[in-house]
Amino acid sequence: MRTCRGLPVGGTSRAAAHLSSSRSPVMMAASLSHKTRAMRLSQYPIQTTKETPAEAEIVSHQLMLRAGLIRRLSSGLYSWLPMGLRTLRKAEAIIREEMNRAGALELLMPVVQPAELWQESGRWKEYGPELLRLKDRHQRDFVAGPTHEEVITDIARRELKSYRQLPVNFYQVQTKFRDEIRPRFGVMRAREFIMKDAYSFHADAASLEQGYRLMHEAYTRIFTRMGLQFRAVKADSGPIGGDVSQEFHVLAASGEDAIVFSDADEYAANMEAAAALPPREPRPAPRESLARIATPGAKTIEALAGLLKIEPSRCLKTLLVEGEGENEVVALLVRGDHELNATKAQRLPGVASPFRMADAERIQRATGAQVGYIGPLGLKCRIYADHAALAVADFVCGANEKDMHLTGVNWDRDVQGYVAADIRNVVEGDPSPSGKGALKLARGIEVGHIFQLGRKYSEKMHAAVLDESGQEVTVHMGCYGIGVTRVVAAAIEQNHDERGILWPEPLAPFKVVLVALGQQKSAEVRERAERLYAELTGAGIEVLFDDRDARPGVKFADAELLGIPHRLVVAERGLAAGRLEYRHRRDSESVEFPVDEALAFLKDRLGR
RNA sequence: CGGGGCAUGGCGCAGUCUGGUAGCGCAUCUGCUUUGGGAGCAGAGGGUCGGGAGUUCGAAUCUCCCUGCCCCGACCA
Repeated sequence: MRTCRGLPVGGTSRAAAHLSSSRSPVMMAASLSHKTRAMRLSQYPIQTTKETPAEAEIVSHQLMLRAGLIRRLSSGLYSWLPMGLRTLRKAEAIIREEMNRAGALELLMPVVQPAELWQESGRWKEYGPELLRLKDRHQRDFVAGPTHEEVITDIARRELKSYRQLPVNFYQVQTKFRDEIRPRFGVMRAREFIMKDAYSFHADAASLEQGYRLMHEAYTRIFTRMGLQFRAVKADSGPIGGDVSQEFHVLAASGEDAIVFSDADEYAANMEAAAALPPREPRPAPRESLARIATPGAKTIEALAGLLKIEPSRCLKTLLVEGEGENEVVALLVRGDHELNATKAQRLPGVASPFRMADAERIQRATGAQVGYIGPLGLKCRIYADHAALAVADFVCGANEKDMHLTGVNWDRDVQGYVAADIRNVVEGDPSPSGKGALKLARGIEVGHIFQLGRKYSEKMHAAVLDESGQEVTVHMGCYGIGVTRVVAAAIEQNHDERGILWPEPLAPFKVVLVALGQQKSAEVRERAERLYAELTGAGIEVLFDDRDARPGVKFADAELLGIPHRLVVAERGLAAGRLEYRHRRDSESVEFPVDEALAFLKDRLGR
């Protein structure tokens, strides 16, 4: 008996058998809880709220708090209450099934990792304050893992010796910690979160590509099964050339990321990676002559265009960024109505990495002017001009003197020594880089990212196997992440109405909510509801039984807030006519059907 | 990191300017009534007013320090 807490299997099942003879609903619920198939709301201690907590900004965060799925412990740290955890587990289960189906092997790595591994990979220095560093009692350095490339590569170099063991894909579902500058939106951008991360190892690049494609397919199945509208988009490949990377975005207006896609084919990319094609039409011939004009106070394109009564697209913005050398700057020119794309700019020769705008002092030194009046004429630094900017004739730009601009400026005639480059964000309507159709913009929530890492970590950490000829070859790696906690929030962001959550059925904490109305008064309602609860539960259906002594309005409102897909109502009114009432969460009308057909009726509707 | 704001019962807030010993709604508990869309009445419990120091006869309120949280910004020319 003294070990009863350590006997989860034998202990509980015997207890359950004993308890099942009891009539106590508490004990019933307890005996069922380890199967998590059913739950009585009268035994569920968490409450929903009518009022929206002040801290929540976006819909998913508000609804998750109101429905009692999560509670905030501290900035960026959340507890998952039972109802929320059920959904989280649903998401995990789907991910596990599809990862396993794709041949990946689950393992589990520590959250806390020794600093040595991170020093070895170089990321101890590269990673900024986002990396939470810890010391143990011996003053040894550790990190709270924001990701697990180092640990998995360490495992790989110890366990993998032969090409015959490849390819292999290890994955885990594990808590990560990233000390975000600004956690927000609840679990959408939390500091601690759950991620499924997978890492594949290959003998050569061709095998890596194949493994990558396999993961692409698995991710597509995962998000499809979750009932989400999503898109895989090309992502920025970063400073490591040749590597391939794609992000999976759940489409939602509140998404933090801009994604673009062609309206005519499969092309899709995030804003950083979307290429802007050079305009087809050649630049018109110069018609105006160069002139200096006074433009007092016109420090912005908007003000300048307004003052001169011209389109912003006739003005060119000159942006100064820090160069690689000491005190060097680089000038970047984009059309007045376009935005600079920092990711693209950072890749240009001569531009400092990480990318930084030049400060006022450097600008003064390089141009003799201040922000708002900078132009390319007479600059003694590298000049990059965006393709679209190069297509403008007779443009307006800063004169490198306060309150002065130049008009009638023309490339080659007035400005030389520039290099053409793609350095702007695409805009809606730009031609697709795929050559087909025009680009459209949308907002997305990044829930997955797949990446062909190549040999970045395996080289530094010496993960190698022997090939057929006995030669040592450095392994190729891929890595593949899914933000599990974020997926749950994203699902709500995409599926809700003014009354609450509209769970896609595969993620719903329960499939069916059984609402008993007036059971305190009516023995018939009470008995019928109990029988239905037992019948549906026995048939393996996940049922949330609202057996509370509450008014109908309260029960309906909670059922809708919680977003349970199927609602069954047992009430005196219907029973008198031998009928039950059914409504799907997405329907606006209820339908009635004979009492005895409940199971068949529901089975027909489940999973539709 | 810079700027702004907030901190009063579980949640949402008022009270702070003008100092006098804490209040409203929701939630919770009890009783009665009510029961198809977040009930009504009557009663009850619950707050070191974020923490510390100070000013004062007296501080939620004024002053200073600290802490926590929220929002905005960090691609602007």
